Amino acid sequence: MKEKELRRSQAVLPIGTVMKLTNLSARQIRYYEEQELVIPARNEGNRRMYSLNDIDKLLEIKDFLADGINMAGIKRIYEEQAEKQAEKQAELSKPLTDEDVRRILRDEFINVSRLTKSNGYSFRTNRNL
Amino acid sequence: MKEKELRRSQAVLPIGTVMKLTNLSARQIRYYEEQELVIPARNEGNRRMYSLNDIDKLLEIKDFLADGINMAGIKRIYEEQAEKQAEKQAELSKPLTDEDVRRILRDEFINVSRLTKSNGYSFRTNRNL
DNA sequence: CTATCTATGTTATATTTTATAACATAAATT
DNA sequence: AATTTATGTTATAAAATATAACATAGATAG
Repeated sequence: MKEKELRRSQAVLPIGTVMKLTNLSARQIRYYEEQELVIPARNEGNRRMYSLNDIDKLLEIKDFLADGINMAGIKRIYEEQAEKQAEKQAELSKPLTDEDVRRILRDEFINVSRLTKSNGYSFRTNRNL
Repeated sequence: MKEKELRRSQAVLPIGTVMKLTNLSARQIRYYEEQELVIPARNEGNRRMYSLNDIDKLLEIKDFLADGINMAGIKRIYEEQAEKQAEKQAELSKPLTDEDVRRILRDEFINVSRLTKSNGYSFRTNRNL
């Protein structure tokens, strides 16, 4: 899914297109940017360029507003989302626990023993790996 | 997949974006249009608006040209493709053969008999459907 | 109830992007 | 050698966008 994500995050749409796709006014779109909710890329000429992900987020904001949630509320929602994302990310890049290490080593040895099952080599053979 | 097709054929990209995504010059893109290879939509202000499908086609044209095929050759390729598409379409909208009708009717009756299997109703029950 | 704030509209001005069209040209074709 | 093809370049006009300021209905606070 890496490539799809890339496509979805490519800033290729000018604000006029975004207005049509979202039915938001330029004023609204720029205001949400001012509120730091959707910050588009800029091209060489300083024109805002939006990605499909930006479109999704704008539509989401529109829904939140229609539900009576105000800017402050929407900001909070995204802050919390960002936190959760950060946690998940931290989890992924956290160093291995001793438990993890033991499990992984055990699995390693299982594989090795499979490879060396009937060739007469013992586990000691793998000290150099 | 209907929705995906729709998205891919939505004309949302201005020529500047297309230039970047394809590495073609505006001159080239417009020339291929003049040659009736890729005819973009126009917005209210007469600006060309391209779809993802248009991008694909432009990249394809670029490849053909790199392979030494000239405009005439490329046009021919697309004409043939269009023919094949038309045939396929014709096949789909062709009226049913007698054979088709018999098969469909048989299947209908199988379903009906399933529904009425153990409720004492005979086939005649379904005359009103 | 009045004052303030929020979210958005409107207008003006400057800059960027695009459209069209004409002229130019290297490379391929005739 | 003349013509055609595919593309570059330049000029001009129109459209889209950026920024910023002023305006305001409705919500919120004092």
